[in-house]
Amino acid sequence: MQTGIVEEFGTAEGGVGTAVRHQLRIATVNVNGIRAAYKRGMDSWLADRGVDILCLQEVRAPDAIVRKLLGDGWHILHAEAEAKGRAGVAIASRTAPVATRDHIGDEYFLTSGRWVEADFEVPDAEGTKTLTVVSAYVHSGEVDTPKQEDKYRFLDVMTGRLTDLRATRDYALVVGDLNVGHTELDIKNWKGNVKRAGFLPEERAYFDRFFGDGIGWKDVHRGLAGEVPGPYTWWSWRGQAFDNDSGWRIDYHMATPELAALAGNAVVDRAASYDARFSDHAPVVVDYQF
Amino acid sequence: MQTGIVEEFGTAEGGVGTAVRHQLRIATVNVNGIRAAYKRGMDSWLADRGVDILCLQEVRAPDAIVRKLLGDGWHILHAEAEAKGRAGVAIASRTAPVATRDHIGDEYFLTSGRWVEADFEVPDAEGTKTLTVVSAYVHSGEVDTPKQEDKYRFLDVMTGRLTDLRATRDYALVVGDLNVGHTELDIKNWKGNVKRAGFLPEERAYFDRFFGDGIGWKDVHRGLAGEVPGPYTWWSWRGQAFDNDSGWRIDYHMATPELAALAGNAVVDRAASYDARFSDHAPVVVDYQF
DNA sequence: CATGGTAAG
DNA sequence: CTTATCATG
Repeated sequence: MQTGIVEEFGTAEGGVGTAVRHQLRIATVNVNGIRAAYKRGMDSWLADRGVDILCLQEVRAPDAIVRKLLGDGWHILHAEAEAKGRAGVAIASRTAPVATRDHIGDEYFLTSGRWVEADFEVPDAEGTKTLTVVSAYVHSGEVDTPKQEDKYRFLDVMTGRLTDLRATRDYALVVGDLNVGHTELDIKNWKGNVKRAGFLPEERAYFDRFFGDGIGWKDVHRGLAGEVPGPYTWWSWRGQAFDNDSGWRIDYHMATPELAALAGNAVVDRAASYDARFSDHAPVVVDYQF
Repeated sequence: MQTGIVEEFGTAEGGVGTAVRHQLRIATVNVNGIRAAYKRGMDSWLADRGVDILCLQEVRAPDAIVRKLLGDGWHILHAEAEAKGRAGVAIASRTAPVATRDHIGDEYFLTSGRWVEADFEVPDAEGTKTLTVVSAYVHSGEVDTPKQEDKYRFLDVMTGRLTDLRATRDYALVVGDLNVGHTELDIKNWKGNVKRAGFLPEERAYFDRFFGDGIGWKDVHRGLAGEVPGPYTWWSWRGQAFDNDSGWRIDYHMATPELAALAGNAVVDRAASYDARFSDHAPVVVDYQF
């Protein structure tokens, strides 16, 4: 939590008072192995960036190693996958969450290391409110394999959870590597990928529903950036994909409309200013002003 | 084959003639993965060293890759292990062998990638003779595991082959990573290793027999260096073993007495003069003058 | 083209 | 501590 920004506001009584406004800087990043990311300089990125809530995907390390690498000063919620060295999501926050949950759905995704939720108290005009933050890692998928079945199964469960969260909270945020590009603006070479996992019509239809009137979530970065290509958040390690910015926008901030209205300063940290690219994904950082 | 060295000698007829003496420089090196070794500068070592017959162990790469890395100008005999990325021995020679064999024993070691033989023609007072060169890779072993059983089984088969070679050839040479230190001179910290694979009494007894009167082979480097500690040929990657020269002499040139008599200039290329250590083993290079 | 776990050394 | 393979991304 950053030092509050003091500003004047009109009170309900019609007088003039002073209130502390709180800004939360929330970052999501698929680190593709937190050990490798730290070797490549993730620590200096994190030290510079002033993040309040850090959501990680593909942690791919035991809990003890994650705590050692992040160091003191973080409350860490970490859902490891049962399979060692695979998946794993976490939420590291500078203030303690008031409640946490570590999976969605039934037994099938119980130990998949793909979903964690943390509830935080945030200030509100009426006092305080609950902000639920989710770090999510949707399956990569692969056409005509069981991996794609698992991906749809997870997206189904996720649909249910998004519906529930939307119905029960004003402030909820689902961030992470969702492994689907929603529109043609979200993939550099979309025509070449219409038959590939990550841009299949059936996958994109889920996101139409997530962001449609029925479920009613908002794509925060798209809302702030406007209808322009990108900004991409993942580039293959192969060839010159990164240098050519031949990427995919598959890492999202999905917010309830009430929360999306508080968002600003959305940035993909494409590592130009840092020593090195520390993952094949770049962090997506957004400030929320309460 | 290096350019012959011209020297005078007395002929059988009592006259004085001129003959070309041939020197063969034979090197053995456990490369611990030829791809990794080339990344670390094995190519410049090889280009500098003037080797005529290069015997490799732990090649750990498919045949096509070995041929590409060594480049043109070599006749390559390569026994891959059935298990990909494991073991693998080779003999690369500047002149073509006249016969080759790629295993010893029965089916059990047929595809283990641990033994190759190549026959070369070398000049002799009487005309030409056959020189058999073997590149051997004995199991590392591990006490109280099936690996140690395999090691003894291989040493048994090797005993038989050494006996046969000794009986049928004047010139035979077995080089390679034999994974046993013969005497207390062959391991820096021998006292700490008497119960460890590589210096077990039962293993050392095989080498007593190999180099004893019965089978009658000669330890070429020990013969030339004398009864002094080392020179070691392998150092653990861990800690400062290499810098402290805390090593093992487990890479040998084993020659028939007739061949050992022609040996000189035995050197362990401990990489001081090269850019880097390209394996955990150093090459052992010996010149044989026919 | 990279990750980590694994077996092997 | 390093090797290569493997499944995964």
